[in-house]
Amino acid sequence: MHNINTQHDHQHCIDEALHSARELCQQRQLKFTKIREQVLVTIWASHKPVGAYAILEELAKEALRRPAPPTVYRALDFLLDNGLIHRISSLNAFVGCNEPGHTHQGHFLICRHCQVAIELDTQLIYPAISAAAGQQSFVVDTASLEVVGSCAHCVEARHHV
Amino acid sequence: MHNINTQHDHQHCIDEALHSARELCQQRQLKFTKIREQVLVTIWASHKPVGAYAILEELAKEALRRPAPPTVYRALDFLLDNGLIHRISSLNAFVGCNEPGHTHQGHFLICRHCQVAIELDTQLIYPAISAAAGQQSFVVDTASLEVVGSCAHCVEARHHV
DNA sequence: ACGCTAATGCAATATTATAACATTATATTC
DNA sequence: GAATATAATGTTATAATATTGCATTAGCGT
Repeated sequence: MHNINTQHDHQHCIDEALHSARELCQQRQLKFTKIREQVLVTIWASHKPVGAYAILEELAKEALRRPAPPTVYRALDFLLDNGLIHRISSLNAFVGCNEPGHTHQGHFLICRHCQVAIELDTQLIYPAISAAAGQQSFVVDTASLEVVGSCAHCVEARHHV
Repeated sequence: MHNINTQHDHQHCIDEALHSARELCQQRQLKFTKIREQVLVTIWASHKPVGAYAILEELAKEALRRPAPPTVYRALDFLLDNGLIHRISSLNAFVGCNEPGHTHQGHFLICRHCQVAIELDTQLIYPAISAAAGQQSFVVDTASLEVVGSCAHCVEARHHV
């Protein structure tokens, strides 16, 4: 995975996310409507989790009439249901999914300084989760991990303060 | 760890939680006030995460005048700060901590059927988290894991439906 | 065009959480 | 014990997040 904090071609992230979304919707015979696209693009504007009402503000800029909250929440539900975004519940915010379609798993490192959320490869943590659940005969549906701390970039920057 | 779903002496859980809390507060020269105790007891009434407003309802029963939300939230903040409870952010709810004082880590298996939250020994998962964070040179402050699924008890029960 | 379904619009409201300031209780010092 | 400082709680209002219920519109197959 590339390091989000260093320079990267973010337009590429956005393009890829849009492409994946369109492809996934076509495969599943779902409609990638304008609102859903706008919401996804807004979320992918950065690697920082975005709140529903912040998304609403963005939609308001582009629409003639200001949309109501359900408009945003319905689009978010659609994107969540199809594994195109993740909800970071400790922040009440949403962030793009790196591997769309693989719903119900989201493991993130969240920087408390720059707010960037780095998605981890599920395989790094899931075996441990699965083993721990297995010990309790617990059947896992979804597992979300939210690690808060300082990303490499911000740690480095703070050394030079 | 005992299995919460089977019969267990829950009064023992409550007593132990209260005892630990008093001890910890004494050690740290903190005040374990009546409100804080009431909130902790309400949370420990079960192993199910409880919402702030549900706690408020409980306090209302015992008080002459109905307390306002900040009363509850301040007590919750105190208990969180001192590692006596955990916040389950995916549920906006609070649950007792098995090992008070070790703040900032909460790894839970949450049953979608009976709502019981089983706290995992941090050592089961933390090494994997630490390794994954290390790969990204990310410095971890807190790590919360919320696994949703079916506990052994409910899986068993459902086989007999 | 007709009827069906999914998507969106819209108004109201529910739920969760905090800000700001007043008051009371507790502890400490003199 | 009175004076003072600090922490805790009371109180009012409001912010922030999310949902319900119903009306309307858009797209699709016939």
